[in-house]
Amino acid sequence: MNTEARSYHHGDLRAALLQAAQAELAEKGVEALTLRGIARRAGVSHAAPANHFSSLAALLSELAAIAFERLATAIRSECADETPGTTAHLIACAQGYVAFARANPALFRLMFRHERLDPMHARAVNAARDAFALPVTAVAALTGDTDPMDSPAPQAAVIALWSLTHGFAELLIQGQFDHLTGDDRDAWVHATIHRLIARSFPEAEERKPDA
Amino acid sequence: MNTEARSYHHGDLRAALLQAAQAELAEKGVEALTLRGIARRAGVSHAAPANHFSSLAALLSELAAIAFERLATAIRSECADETPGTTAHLIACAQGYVAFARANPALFRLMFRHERLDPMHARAVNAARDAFALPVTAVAALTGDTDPMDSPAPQAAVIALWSLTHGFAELLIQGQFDHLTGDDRDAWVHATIHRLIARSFPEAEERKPDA
DNA sequence: TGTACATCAGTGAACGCGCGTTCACTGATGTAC
DNA sequence: TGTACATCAGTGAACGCGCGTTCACTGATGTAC
Repeated sequence: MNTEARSYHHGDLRAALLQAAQAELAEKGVEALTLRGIARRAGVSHAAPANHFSSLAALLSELAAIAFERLATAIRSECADETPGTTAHLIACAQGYVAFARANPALFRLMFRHERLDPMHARAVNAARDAFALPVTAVAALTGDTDPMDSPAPQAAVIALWSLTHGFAELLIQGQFDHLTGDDRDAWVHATIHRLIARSFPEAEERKPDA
Repeated sequence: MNTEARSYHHGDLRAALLQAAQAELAEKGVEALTLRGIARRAGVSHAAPANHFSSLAALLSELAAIAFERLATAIRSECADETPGTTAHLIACAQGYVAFARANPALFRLMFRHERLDPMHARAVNAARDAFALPVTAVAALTGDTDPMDSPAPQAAVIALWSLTHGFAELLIQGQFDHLTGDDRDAWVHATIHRLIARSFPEAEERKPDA
């Protein structure tokens, strides 16, 4: 990474391993992730990772944590320009979520592959919690509730937003909608998310002049 | 299965292997599925499955096919009592979908784990197609379109129904909502699905007397 | 500035494991006569 | 009904493979004096 001519000591093997893991993931999928493969890709002996990660699960959990942090950043940056409490704001959040999943499908899958992760990994747990707080906040701005999880209807709105967005992202990256997209898949995805959220969360939308 | 005292020839090893695979799946999860493990559970040598399935992927694809057929049956039977074109009908369909996922979480996951399956497996492909046709039919009954996938708005309704239901099922069996359910999880799930679908598909719902 | 030494991080061989696959075999079944 | 024989379905040993883990080692770095 740094000087290309690596000496005996790597310098930042920890970061290099995480990067190698992500590359393996993107190229070969979640199933193919092994410590030896990651070490191989990082150009290091297969025993070296033990100095930085106690297990494959620990390494992948760190990767998942970073992914959740990036997901949260993607959502926040996408909806930064919209006013909280508007349908446009929810749409933007969903666009960020789905854009992340599309850009990093294997990483997105890893984030929910609990059997490959360490459930006690603090950074991953916190990052997931923070990311999942975003739809709650977004719906709170819409309904005016301080905690929309308190009563059934706003809670259903939060679950609807999250389920709809997550389900669409999952099915999309699985290729279930491939036959529906026209030539311009990006545009189709963008327009479809707009329609999905607008039809499920019309209450905050500006009423059209007439039908 | 038949006479308990098995002779050298099994009788119906093919079916026994599928059943053993399902048991392995339910008990140990998708990751743990191996031909040797399935053979072991079926009480047969590890070379025996080769007589019935050309590969692990072929066996799992057959299992996934059966699962898709059962999913379709679950949905159909759940919404058989409701009039197509009503919100109640959509709710019942979603209840069937989610009930299947809850009752068979590992099997449900396998159905979407494409890297473990054979993409050319005819029965699985057909079964998946048939199951996924159900939301299209349900929405068609609602909107009156013969093919709701033809134009954007009804298409969005189909995608919304499927994404919402699928996303909720996924997140639910992952345990993401565990902290929200009260003592009676079944009741919570049932009521939540009702709310989710009713708030996303209110157009066909009988208008309440007053707010 | 130079030397001794502790510590750290990576190496490479070795371990045991479970996997899928192959193969000669063998027990059971069904069919021809 | 009885015998010969082909076919089928399961056995068990063997193969090579990649995995995670361990361990004695060694090269590089940093610190004490």
